Amino acid sequence: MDNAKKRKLEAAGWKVGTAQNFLGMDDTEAALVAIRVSLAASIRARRKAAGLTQAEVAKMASTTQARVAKAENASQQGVSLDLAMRVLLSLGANAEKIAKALAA
Amino acid sequence: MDNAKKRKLEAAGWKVGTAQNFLGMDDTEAALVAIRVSLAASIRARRKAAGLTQAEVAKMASTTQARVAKAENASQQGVSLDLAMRVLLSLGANAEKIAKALAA
DNA sequence: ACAGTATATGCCCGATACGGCATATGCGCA
DNA sequence: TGCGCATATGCCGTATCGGGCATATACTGT
Repeated sequence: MDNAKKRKLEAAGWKVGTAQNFLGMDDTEAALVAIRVSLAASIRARRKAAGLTQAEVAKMASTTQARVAKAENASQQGVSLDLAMRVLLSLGANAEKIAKALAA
Repeated sequence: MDNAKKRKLEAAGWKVGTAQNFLGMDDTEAALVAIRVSLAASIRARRKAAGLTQAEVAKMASTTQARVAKAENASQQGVSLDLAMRVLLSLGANAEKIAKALAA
C-alpha cells in the first residue's frame, strides 16, 4: 500500500528536490509535514517565551524530555500530532492559538 | 492516559514556577477532545458537501471505511489526530482551512 | 417488506509511537 | 580548560493505532 512505499522511499534517503508528486507521494503528506513543522516551531517559541526547559515542559505534558526534543525537531516522524498538540496545550495554548500557528 | 497522568503527577512533586495543576491538566485533555470533535465535524461536513461516501473518502486517504467512520465519530478513542488530518487534507482541505475548523 | 447501499462496531495482528533510560552533543560560564 | 546544564539521539519493552476483514445497524428507494 501507499504507506509502505513512502516508508521505503524515505528509508532509501529519497531526495525531495522539487517535484515530489511523481511516485505516488501526494501533497497530502507534504501538508502533514508542514503542519508538523508549524506545531514544532510553535512549541519551541512558546517554551522559550515562558523561559522553560524541555524537561520542565515534559513534566507539564506528562511526557519525557526526549519526546519534547523530538517534537520540537519535527524532522523524523517519531512524534504524533496528538503529542505535539498535548505539549502545546500544556504550554498554555488553546484551539484558537493552535489554529493561528497552523495558518501561519 | 488520563488516570496515569494524574498518578504520575501525584508521585512527582510539582515544580514551582509553573502555573500548572490538575485542573490545567483536565483542561488540556478537554481541549484535545474539543479539537478531535472539531476535526470530526469538519471531515463529515466536507465529505457530505462533496457528496462522497466514507468508502470513497477512505480510498482517497489510503485508509478504510471503518477508520473514516471512527474519525467522524470522534467520541470513541482509537483514531489519531494524524489520521483525522490526513483524511481532511485528502478531502481538499489545507492548513488554513484546518485552522479555521479548529478555531470554530 | 425487501433489497441495496451506507454507516457503525468489533476482532486480529502487524506497525509504530510511547515512556524509560542511557548516552551523546552542545553551550555557557567560572 | 573543565564543569554543569540543556538539548539531541539511540535502544528497548510495551501500549496504542492502523489496515484487513467480518458483521451489525441504519438509511433509502422500490
